[in-house]
Amino acid sequence: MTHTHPQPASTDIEARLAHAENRCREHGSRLTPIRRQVLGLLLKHGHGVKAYQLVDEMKSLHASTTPPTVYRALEFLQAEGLVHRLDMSNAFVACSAQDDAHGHVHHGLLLACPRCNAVAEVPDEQMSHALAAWVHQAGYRLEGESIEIKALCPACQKIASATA
Amino acid sequence: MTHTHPQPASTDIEARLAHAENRCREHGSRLTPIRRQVLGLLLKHGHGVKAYQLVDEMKSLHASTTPPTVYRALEFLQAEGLVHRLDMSNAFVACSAQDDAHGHVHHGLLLACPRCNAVAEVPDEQMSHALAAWVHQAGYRLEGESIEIKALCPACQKIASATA
DNA sequence: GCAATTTATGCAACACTATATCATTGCAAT
DNA sequence: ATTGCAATGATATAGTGTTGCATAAATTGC
Repeated sequence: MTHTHPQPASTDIEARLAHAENRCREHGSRLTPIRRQVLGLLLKHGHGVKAYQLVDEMKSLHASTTPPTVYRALEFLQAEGLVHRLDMSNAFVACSAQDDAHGHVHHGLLLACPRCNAVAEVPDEQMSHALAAWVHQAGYRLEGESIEIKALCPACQKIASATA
Repeated sequence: MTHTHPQPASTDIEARLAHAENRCREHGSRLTPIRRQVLGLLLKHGHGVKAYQLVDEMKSLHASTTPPTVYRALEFLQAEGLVHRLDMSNAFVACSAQDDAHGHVHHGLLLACPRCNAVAEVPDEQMSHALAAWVHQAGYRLEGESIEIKALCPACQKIASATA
């Protein structure tokens, strides 16, 4: 058997989908079947997945799926703060931290593994604030809801050192 | 006239190209004409530039330029630590900090503006080390030579607030 | 209800980003 | 000269993301 990463139980997924649906309603938007299915796939995977893989998987659930179908759903889910885009690998991942539905942006820190696309969303107000202050100090102004840090996850470190 | 960003004087560019050439020689590699021209274009722009724009510009200097020509040069320049790839915008930028030719990796912090592709490479051992320690603490291991932080540069902040 | 409006989806074509593959050239070291 | 190697030339193709417009579904206002 090939190495796998943990996947959430399907009951958890259902709970989180329901939570997402409520959240959208509160925002005056709709978690339509397509959007829900895309989010469901991302939750099932539990790590970063490429758009065209989602297209393929969606075709099973929804025969008429084409790239725009998926990209539009992803755009919506990102706007709702339910999904992150991983710039380093052109992948998408479901937000792990179910954000408190406040309007203000968080600038959380994302540890993203370039090898397996695992993503750890580590909540650390201390570090986040320090970094935000540092950016501001430099005359820049943080943009986007999170900062993506490229780093090998524990599992991939083991594999890398075994291979080396 | 449209808004512009500062460009380094061509004398500076020549000096930095010469510096880059020495550095390559020390590493046992060669800064060939093509590689030198690509680096020169990046230095001239002074901010992130897309690969296909470089292809177009290179065609003027070197008629037989095709995408692989440029991507190979960029790959080399990245390996030499002379160029960064900006994941957030699929762009490439010349390293501003002429790195001390040590072997060890730096994990510097890059402030990259998503609007104009300006990049500030802010050297701050304090912050870099704090972040590196934090990543290690989380069980991850930094990968890549820098951390890319998406943030509006001062100029684009003004434009954004004027537009708003 | 029902029309009007907005929002979401279907579908085709296209644009942009990057890599694979194989042939060729130039130069250096047997 | 021949082999070995690094770099380049050239073509094709893979991978990623968008635009535009037509249709359908949901929401709003009456």
